[in-house]
Amino acid sequence: MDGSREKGRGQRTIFHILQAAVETFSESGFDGARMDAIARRAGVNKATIYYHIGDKTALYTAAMHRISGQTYKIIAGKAGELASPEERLAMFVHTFAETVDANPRMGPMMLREVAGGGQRLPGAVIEDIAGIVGLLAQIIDDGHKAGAFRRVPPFMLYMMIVGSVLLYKTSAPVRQRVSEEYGTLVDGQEVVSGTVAQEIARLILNAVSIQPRV
Amino acid sequence: MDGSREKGRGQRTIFHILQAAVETFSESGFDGARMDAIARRAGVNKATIYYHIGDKTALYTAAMHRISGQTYKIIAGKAGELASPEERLAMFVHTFAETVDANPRMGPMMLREVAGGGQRLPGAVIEDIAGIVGLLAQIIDDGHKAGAFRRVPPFMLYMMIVGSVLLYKTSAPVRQRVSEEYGTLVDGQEVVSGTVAQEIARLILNAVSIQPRV
Amino acid sequence: MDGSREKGRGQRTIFHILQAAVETFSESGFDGARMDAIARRAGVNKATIYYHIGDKTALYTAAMHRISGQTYKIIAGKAGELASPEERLAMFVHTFAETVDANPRMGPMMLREVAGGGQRLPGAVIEDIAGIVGLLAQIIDDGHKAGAFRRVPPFMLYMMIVGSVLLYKTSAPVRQRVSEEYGTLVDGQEVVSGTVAQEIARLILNAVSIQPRV
Amino acid sequence: MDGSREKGRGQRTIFHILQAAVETFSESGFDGARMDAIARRAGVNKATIYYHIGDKTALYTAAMHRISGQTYKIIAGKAGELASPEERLAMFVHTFAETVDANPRMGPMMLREVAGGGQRLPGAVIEDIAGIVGLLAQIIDDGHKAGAFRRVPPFMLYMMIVGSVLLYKTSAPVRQRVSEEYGTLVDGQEVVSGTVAQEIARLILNAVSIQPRV
DNA sequence: TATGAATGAGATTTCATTCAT
DNA sequence: AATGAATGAAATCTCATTCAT
Repeated sequence: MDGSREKGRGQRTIFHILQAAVETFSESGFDGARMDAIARRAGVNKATIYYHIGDKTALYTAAMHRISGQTYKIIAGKAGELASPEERLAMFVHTFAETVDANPRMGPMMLREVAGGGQRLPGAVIEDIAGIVGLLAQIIDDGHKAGAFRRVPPFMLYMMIVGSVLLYKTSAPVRQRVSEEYGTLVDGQEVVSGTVAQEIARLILNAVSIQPRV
Repeated sequence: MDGSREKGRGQRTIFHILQAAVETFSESGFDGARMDAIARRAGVNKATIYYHIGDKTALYTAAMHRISGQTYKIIAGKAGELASPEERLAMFVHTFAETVDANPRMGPMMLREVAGGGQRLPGAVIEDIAGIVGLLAQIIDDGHKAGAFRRVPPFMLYMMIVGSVLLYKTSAPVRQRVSEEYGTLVDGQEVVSGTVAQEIARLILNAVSIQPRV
Repeated sequence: MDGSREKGRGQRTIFHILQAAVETFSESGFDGARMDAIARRAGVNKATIYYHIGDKTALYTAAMHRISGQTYKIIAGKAGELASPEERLAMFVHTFAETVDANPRMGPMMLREVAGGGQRLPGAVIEDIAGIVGLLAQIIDDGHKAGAFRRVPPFMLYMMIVGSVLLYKTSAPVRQRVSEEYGTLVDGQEVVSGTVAQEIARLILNAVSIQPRV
Repeated sequence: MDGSREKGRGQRTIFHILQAAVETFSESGFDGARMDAIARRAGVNKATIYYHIGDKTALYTAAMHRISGQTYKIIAGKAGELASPEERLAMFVHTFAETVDANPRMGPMMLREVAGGGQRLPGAVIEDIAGIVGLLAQIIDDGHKAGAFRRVPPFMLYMMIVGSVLLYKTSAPVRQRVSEEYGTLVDGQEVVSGTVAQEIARLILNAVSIQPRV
């Protein structure tokens, strides 16, 4: 009727749907997620999802891309700011950890994708990942040329960083259950939330450096 | 009458079912796995699964436990053999990597569990994991007392090892797709399968050591 | 836009489903009834039942309540019309018999519920029954105060009425089979349908009265 | 092995099976009963039922007949003992009530059969019922000739008796739930267990008699 | 006489998707 | 742009029955 104020109604609906999709897929995986649940979470009718976005696969693709795209943009944005490879590597870990912090849905989605052999990874997401690994490869390469870093396969290092960060962040509930069984032995000096990134960055730097800073 | 040949008919059936379950859950996750597919793979009627084991959840539990139990036994079996903490830590990584090699189903199952917050992890599996982390904690502790290792939260180190190994092994298909996009830059010196464990062990030792051996 | 003709599409569907459910549960009992059969009878897809009503138990509850509610309303509607307790008691029996006539599904459903100890009786149905027994108790009480009726436990009387009516109406097929074995002896003067209610009302009045009218 | 002491092993097994069948069918009806449950209750393997008795229908037939046969024998046994029709009618009600007391499984089974139109009633059971109704018809007939009873359709009277007794005995749980809703009004003078038969006998005699004894 | 194991057929329930409005 | 209603296909689970021993 009026229309003028309804200008971006569709856009807002799509936004809500994608948000709900990211949350639901992250919690339950592709097969575990129910279109019903996503619709309810988004506050729209199920048919609306099909109207705006398409079937379940299309929705999944859109949700994944939203996340990987955000991550790539953030990391790439901070990449060029610093000079020394050491600083850039540490920054890489920190930024990645912050991204995961800001987007807690990312971890589970990525882990599931890896577990599934990436069958469902859409091309756009692959490009984002390739971009991120490329940044890391550049850092390592520069560090090697400067005599600071050993030659380390960048993808392996990426997996080490991603694995450490994602698993540590995501595994909080598991860790809690394990602690209940083994008590202090396991987590004698519980890592304080917030310094996790520092701890991991230190380990990674140590792992890679020729003359570690201890 | 004699029965000797029929001694373990049921046992053998159960074995086949669990095997099929491990494979299928590993490939498709809990929600993606179909009881039908598991039954076909095991060469039994669907109802036979329910007769011997129970519903889907019970089957999942049994399958998970079979894997985590095997892993724990293998790692614990090799734990006490060596003296120096460095050697024991390297051995830990190697053994873990070998286990993953021998049991390619383990990675995906664990990653999915972590992604799901371990909701479905049965207590028995938690115990196995706690056992493994306990072994690692002991190694770190000994190393620290001997002045060789820094104090590192054992669970974080465990996640770093597991993340590196699992992700690297599991992500082969993803890596391949990434390589196709970005070429040599990403994986200039492709890690030869088999030395992956060595590479990771070196990185981990470096990361942890006060005086790294380079 | 107009919607007037579609106003009650869902309502009409629900009506058909409940109708089919009443018939099927009445014929076959809860366990004997098939959701498939109910759906076919209602002319809808099985999933539509789940969409509108819920699972088998919910459907059973809804079907039971529809019947007990109707019965209560009819009997309560006629309760206050007459003055003398005798007339009211006779009317009670007649009305009940008419209800059973009009609703031939009621008998079997109630008998099965009683046979099952009422395990599945939903609270709403219990309330309807309690309402009916309450009306009867009032009649007996009034009759007793007027010196016309003996003190009779109302629930027992209710069971006598219900038992007579339901069993007699419902047992037609059994009776037929019995007659074929024993011939005229058993049902020498076969009760003409339609006067059954009168006959039962007379018996009940006789049973309760201090000065029976013969 | 020995065999001599094992003489009646099969008989005892059959006995247990039938017992379990009667209980289970009575509680759950034909469709609700599970062969599994019956076997467990009887303490035998499911296949043993098939070996000794046959399929579910055969088992049901055997269980029903066991009950109806017992009832007929008891009632017939006491039928000829007394002279006056009034005494014989009262005795009929008492004996029937006692039988139901002694065999609490009978009520539900009969009610369900009636509800189901007797589809599953085996011929042998029909004969037992016909025999019982025949006895009652004889009593009424004698009473009528003696000027004591009105002419009452015997099958209707049978239904009244059966209905009253069965429903009242069987409906205990339902009654309890109703009482909880309506309190004292409904069951102000709760019929003391044990005098139920007396109360019903009195009502029935009253109903049938020309000169009731009050 | 009795049983553990196995199964085919079928029951209930779920879910992604479409249709009419 | 959005939805309530409906559904086909398929998934999980059950159960009476049989077979080999």
